[in-house]
Amino acid sequence: MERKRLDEQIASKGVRLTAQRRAVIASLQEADVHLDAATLLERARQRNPNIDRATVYRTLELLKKLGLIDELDLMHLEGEKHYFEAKSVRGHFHLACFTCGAIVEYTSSTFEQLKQEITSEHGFEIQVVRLEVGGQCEKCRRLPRDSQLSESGEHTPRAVSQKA
Amino acid sequence: MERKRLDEQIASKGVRLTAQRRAVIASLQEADVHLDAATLLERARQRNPNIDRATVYRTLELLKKLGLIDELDLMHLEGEKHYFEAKSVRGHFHLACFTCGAIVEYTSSTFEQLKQEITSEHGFEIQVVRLEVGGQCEKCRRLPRDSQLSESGEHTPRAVSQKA
DNA sequence: CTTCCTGCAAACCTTTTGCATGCCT
DNA sequence: AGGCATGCAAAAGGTTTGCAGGAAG
Repeated sequence: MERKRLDEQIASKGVRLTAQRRAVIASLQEADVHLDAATLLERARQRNPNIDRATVYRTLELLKKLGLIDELDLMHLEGEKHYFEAKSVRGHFHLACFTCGAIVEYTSSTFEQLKQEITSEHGFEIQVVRLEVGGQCEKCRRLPRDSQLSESGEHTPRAVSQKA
Repeated sequence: MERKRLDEQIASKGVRLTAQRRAVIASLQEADVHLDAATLLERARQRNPNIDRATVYRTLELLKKLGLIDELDLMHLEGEKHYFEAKSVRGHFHLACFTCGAIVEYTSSTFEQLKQEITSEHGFEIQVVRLEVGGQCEKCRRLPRDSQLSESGEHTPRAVSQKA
């Protein structure tokens, strides 16, 4: 999923950043997956070891205020923490598999159409959309129960019970 | 939005309930708006004064496990708490106005179509869908900034800043 | 000189859990 | 007896805030 360059976007708004915030933002930008605040802190510290939790949260707050990132729950698959990603050029949403923990990104013109409808038929000005789907992915549906879990380390099926 | 009768659904599953749980469930069922756990506790206590927080959470957990309620974030308009509602017969989602705090329920055949697509094109078995839209409602868009806030007590615009 | 940023620690809020007790079958 | 439900209090987990010191304009 192609995402917007955060640093450029910020620069174009005339906002100046400190070294710490740049480290946080760069870590977020280059992440291949959706990061939660704790992981983001960890990665930012690889660039700038004395960054504090608070700075991460304050930077995320700034990015939210500028409308440059999305905040996700990912169906609370692993608790109440939030995940962040740079806004993508095209809208997309996430399918979360309760069995294997996989998160799949999904784009659909029907989704775009739905947003269109909300705007035009309801007069609602959309600023943020969060669509998250939980269930069982194709792979897990076809396989005997639990055979997914040990196959790959990239997914962490923390909670099989649905939280929403 | 027409919602399923929780007590009937539960009975039909052969689950027996205690008086406390019935009080919680009845309070949830009759609520006109989406309740968070604290408010639900408050209302349940009007029926049965010595109900504890833990009982409310444990009852909600049961209802989730039975697939009878939906858990919402409502765009974190008022913090991290969750809101609950009996599942409705037809799928619906919520438009949250960051300005006046109004929550509008929305149904759309395009939404149904989108779910259809996810299932058929992606082989994903949907168990839970959460679609939440944040922005500015028609009324607020037309009015000068902030003139909504004092007009009505039914909406509580705790956070104008978007959290997602 | 003023403003904003920072780390640190403490506070906050919602949700979860351990435990001893009690109810119901 | 056995199993589940309950209240209470404490813990957990993520996020926010007060504060004093610093850097930058």
